[in-house]
Amino acid sequence: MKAKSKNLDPCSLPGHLARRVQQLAVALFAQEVGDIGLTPVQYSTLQTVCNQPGIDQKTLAATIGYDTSTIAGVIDRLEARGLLARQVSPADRRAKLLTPTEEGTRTLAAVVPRMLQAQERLLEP
Amino acid sequence: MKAKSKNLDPCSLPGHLARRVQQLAVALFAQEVGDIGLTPVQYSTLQTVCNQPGIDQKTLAATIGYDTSTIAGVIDRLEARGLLARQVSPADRRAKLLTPTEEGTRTLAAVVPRMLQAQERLLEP
DNA sequence: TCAATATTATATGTATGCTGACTATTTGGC
DNA sequence: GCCAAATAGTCAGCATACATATAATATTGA
Repeated sequence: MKAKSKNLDPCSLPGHLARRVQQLAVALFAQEVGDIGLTPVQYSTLQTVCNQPGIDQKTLAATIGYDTSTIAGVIDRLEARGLLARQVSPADRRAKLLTPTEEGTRTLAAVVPRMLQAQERLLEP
Repeated sequence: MKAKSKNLDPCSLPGHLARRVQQLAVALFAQEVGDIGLTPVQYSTLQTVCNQPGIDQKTLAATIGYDTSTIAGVIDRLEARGLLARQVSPADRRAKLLTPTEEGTRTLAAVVPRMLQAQERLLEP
């Protein structure tokens, strides 16, 4: 009887399939964008900061669907590479406002066409 | 002009959507199965070892779609909890064969209905 | 046979991702 | 104005994930 083992095979379950799709998406992104050295999350972060300069970390995290704790590390690395800048908000000294640097804007412009290419390839099959 | 910013909005791109689906799947799994303390990857691993006792780590990793380096840590934790056992293969002393313990089999049986519940909830919307 | 090559698992380093605790700051009620 | 509650960011801890390097063992070819 094959039916039982089919039900319990992780590979046939939606949760597992979701993970594999995500895995493929990350791999394609890395293939297209990897040599610039931006990960998918770093791209989403940089793109959002460029779209909304002066956004705070909490709003940014909510926008792209991460928690603030994860985004803090992402921003650390982008800031260390000089792609964006943190600045304490004058209105609320707890909050930090994010703005892209020139280098950040240039990098994003270079990444966009490759990212779109990765998205196309993801949808091909 | 809204069109340009829409194209570049991470939230509308398939790669981002794939990540959000995966994020939801993990969260639902944690809700249903979390109190037993098994993660999705640990479940896939335990299920596969129970289905194919004596499987080696390389084959296991390939079966569920991880690299051997990641799976090593997962097995470390399952072994530490006494849910499965590692054993050097007599045929190839490089390889380690995996077998579930009784506790592992019991735990898997307890998790399966909850896991199926999580899968149902993922497909609801 | 024995040296070159390949393979299995592990170790290391980087980057996510989440939960929960903690600090600094702001705000609301009094 | 003052204090309790809420909020923004950080930090610590755990668990993925992957690339690369390494060690132990197997296999192959001369």
